[in-house]
Amino acid sequence: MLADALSTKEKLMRAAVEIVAEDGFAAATTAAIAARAGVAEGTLYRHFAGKDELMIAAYRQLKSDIFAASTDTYDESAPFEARLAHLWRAVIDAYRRDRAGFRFGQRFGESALSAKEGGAAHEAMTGALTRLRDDARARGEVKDLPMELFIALFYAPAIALLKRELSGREWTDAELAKAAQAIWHSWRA
Amino acid sequence: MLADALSTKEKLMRAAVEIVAEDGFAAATTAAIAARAGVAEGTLYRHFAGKDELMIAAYRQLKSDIFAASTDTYDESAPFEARLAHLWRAVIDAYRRDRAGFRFGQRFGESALSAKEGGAAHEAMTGALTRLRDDARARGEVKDLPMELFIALFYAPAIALLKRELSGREWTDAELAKAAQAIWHSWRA
DNA sequence: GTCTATATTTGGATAGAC
DNA sequence: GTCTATCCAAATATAGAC
Repeated sequence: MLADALSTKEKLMRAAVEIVAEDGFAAATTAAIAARAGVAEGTLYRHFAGKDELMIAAYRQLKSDIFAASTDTYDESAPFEARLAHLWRAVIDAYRRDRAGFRFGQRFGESALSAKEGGAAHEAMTGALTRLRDDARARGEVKDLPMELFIALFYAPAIALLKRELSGREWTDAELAKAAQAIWHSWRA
Repeated sequence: MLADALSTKEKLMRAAVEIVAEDGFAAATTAAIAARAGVAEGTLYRHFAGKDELMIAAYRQLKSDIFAASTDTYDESAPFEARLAHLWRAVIDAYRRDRAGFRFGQRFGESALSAKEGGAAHEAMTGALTRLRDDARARGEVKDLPMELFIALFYAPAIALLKRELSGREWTDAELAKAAQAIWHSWRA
């Protein structure tokens, strides 16, 4: 059962996130969610129009948390490679702080519900990445590629590494630093 | 309704793949699958022990199709960058030939069923990639990284690009060639 | 706002005729 | 092997008391 410090609404969202993370969407019935939140099933409908709305609300909440956690300020006057490494590691760390949330996000993204919700989970950080690319481009230090491709080269391996961590593999700081460097090499002109 | 050339068993698997691809796992009820396959619901149970087994069988089928399609022979004496580019493009093309299958695979991979099934979808091609890494490593042309990291740098962007194609973006041959080159740069020492 | 009890629907699976 | 008809369990959602 979830901590009393949370509001009932928050407890319900957190319960949904954890059940989906552990056992998938099929296991996240209204009965299971209410039970884990420690409230009655009927109570769910006082806070959300239905199960889908609860899931979507939980996803939005998660997205904004990750956004807040991964966009700390950093030194924009540092060398480009260091800027990329900082941002990349910040993303890894933000997701690492809430692995259930990460897993929920992955599953939600592949569910039919995500169509209702709209964009990918990454829009938030795209701004910082675009600035980095533009700055580096002005100096001729990065390739001439569509921004979408830079984004894919940046995020996709991060997500893949985080997924591996869900099944046991733990990446060391040194390995992550090398990975960030490899990604910079993929960007570099 | 699916073509008569397929066996009933194949029609059921294909129907499941298409429904999951279009509308997600929640929409893939036994009734919906049977209807799309053009058979009665009860018939499903003459071919599969239950819905989960049908889904798992469909996934295994898909995996072996992709394996067959993406491991054509190629010139192992070519330069390393060309070998990587060839393999990378082969993966893209294999998935492009069956987009519904690709989408099903992504969704299946995030479902709770995938735990029963076991490994990731990529094991198949890992052999060719490992050989490439080892050959290039012997000449000092690639970084010193865990194989898992090479795999992530290779596959993750390919999957990300394919996902974008599901929502409309079409990558040109030139863009894909540049992407393959960027990935080689991430591998390169 | 929350609980208990319940209505309603739908889903997975089986039985038995053909 | 396939169909029709049906059972049973489970899931979403609501009603009404506290």
